[in-house]
Amino acid sequence: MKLITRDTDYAIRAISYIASTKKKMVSARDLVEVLKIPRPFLRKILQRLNRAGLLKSYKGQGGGFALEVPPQRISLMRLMNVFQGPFRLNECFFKKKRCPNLKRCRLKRRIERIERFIVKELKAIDMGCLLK
Amino acid sequence: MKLITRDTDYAIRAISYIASTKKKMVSARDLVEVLKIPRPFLRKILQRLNRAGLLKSYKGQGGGFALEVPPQRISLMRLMNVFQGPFRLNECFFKKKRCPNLKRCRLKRRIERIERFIVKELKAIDMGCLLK
DNA sequence: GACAAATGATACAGTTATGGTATCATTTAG
DNA sequence: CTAAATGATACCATAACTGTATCATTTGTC
Repeated sequence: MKLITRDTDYAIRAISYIASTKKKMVSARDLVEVLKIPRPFLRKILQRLNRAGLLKSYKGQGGGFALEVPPQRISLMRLMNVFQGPFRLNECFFKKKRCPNLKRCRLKRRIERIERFIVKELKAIDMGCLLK
Repeated sequence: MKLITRDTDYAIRAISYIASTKKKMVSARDLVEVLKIPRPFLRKILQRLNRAGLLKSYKGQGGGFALEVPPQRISLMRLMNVFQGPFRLNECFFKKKRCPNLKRCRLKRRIERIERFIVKELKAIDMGCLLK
């Protein structure tokens, strides 16, 4: 089981690099060099980050990407939402209108407790604190 | 993201039923009736539970399955290990010999913290406590 | 012993998510 | 005008999940 998928992982690396560099903007080409990530895949990720409002893109020669939001305001939870959708541990079996039996509700409560902890932790991790 | 896959879920239901019934043993046929689970899939699950030493099987007419271990000693963690393998949140990107950069180690530590919490919780949930 | 009812073993198949590729259009600096 | 960048989109390969199907083996009952 993976908490973080590869695209989220790559996004973390890309944002970390963009946040830490002195350059005004960074092109996909630069990022491929530095991060050793397959180029077309990285491009797709950057585009998603742009659409999500976390990066700002500049087209044309000399273009690239820059942060649209300070790294402190980009939590891991937020990134995961972009690439992995809303976080729910128990969506498949427990979200039905009624539990098939009572025991499972007990289970549901305990899983919700785990979920709350994870979400709290993920919100507390931001791209700023990963840089230090 | 799913914490619990469907076969683990079905296993929970099956064990709960077997633990709560008065019968000495329960056949796959009975369980299909009660739990409304596809028969061949359930059979496969029961066989795995047997191989894992959690159920004991009896072949031949009148045969079926009984608990091999008291329900209090079957934790959710243990069931998940049977059907979903060892639990590791960070296996893909962090288990490499060296982190590609230091920031990620920071991330790794925080994810390990989450993982420890989850494992502790999953071990604390057992089939006995779900029955009450 | 024959038969029916049960499990054991195993191979196959459909669906979805993940992790990419490939292509073409559009924008822009020089 | 051209080269270098992003935007949009369609496609593809693999693995995991969720089953299905089949045949062999065991065992209680007649």
